[in-house]
Amino acid sequence: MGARLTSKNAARQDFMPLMRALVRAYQGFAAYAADGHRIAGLTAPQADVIFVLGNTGGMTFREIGEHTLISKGTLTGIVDRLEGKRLVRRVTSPTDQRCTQVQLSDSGGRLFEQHFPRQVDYLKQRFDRLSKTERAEAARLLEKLAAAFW
Amino acid sequence: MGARLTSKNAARQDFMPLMRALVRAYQGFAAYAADGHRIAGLTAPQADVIFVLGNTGGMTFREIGEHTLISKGTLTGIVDRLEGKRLVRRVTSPTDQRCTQVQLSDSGGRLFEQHFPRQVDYLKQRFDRLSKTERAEAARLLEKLAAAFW
DNA sequence: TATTGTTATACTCTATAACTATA
DNA sequence: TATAGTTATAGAGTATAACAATA
Repeated sequence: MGARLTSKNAARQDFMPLMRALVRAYQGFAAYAADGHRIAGLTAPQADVIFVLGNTGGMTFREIGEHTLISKGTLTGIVDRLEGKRLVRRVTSPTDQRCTQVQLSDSGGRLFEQHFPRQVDYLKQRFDRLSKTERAEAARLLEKLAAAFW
Repeated sequence: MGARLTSKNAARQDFMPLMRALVRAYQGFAAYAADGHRIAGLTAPQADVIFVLGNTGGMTFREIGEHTLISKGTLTGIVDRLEGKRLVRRVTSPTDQRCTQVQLSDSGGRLFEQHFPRQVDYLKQRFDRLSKTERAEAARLLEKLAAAFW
């Protein structure tokens, strides 16, 4: 009976090694990525915004929010700080005056073109510790897991 | 030449689907877990501390920091707020007066015993969308990935 | 009326470093 | 001198909700 209870509890918590591994992998990744972005003077949310704006003509707050999962109130502050660094600008949409397009400035565009490829190489070093097959399998399983939390 | 550059760039960014999947899975998990903890009035870092203290006689700040990766300055504030809610207490170590043991209070112990099993079941629902085999494989790959970021 | 973005409020966490008290 | 924890500082992000301008 003690044994049965123990084995039932073990089964109940069967997912915990995966949960712990997910947290460890993400925290390691996030800290490493943040170190890379710090060189460019960006926080992670700021880098996310610059990243989604790259190679676009600009996006509204609503669109940026959809891509980054950052809420509109928070986004106002992040864009304020990016605008303070002259990396983006706000442009009111001519067709709908309620909408504000956020666009990369010239220096924001240069940052995107120079910093992000370096960041990609920097990240690649670590992700490449997994083989191509392992990366594909991990991506597939994580997509399935992500879908479970929708 | 265009094609070669393209394929080289494609290979250079080969890890990005995995990176995106990692971020999506973690963010989904973190938001879902935070919703569960909110019912108990806990933030994620606060829940982490309660969790590591559970089933122990207490831990010093240093030990808690090692288990949670929270720095000592930050931990002071988190423990302050948990103490304000009467979930933990500080006890100076009798053998080394520099050290403070953080212990679950009675109500902290009850919260640990009542909330955490519920949280485990609540999380399990989602993680169980992956089969046992998939969970094991995902955990293995994520551990390997986590090790790459050490 | 509904939508877009801003503002206000209040809090939590973070990093960094100086500080204290003990050892 | 080294260690444990606190305090100070300054910022950044979060949630929530009320708000103004526009559609």
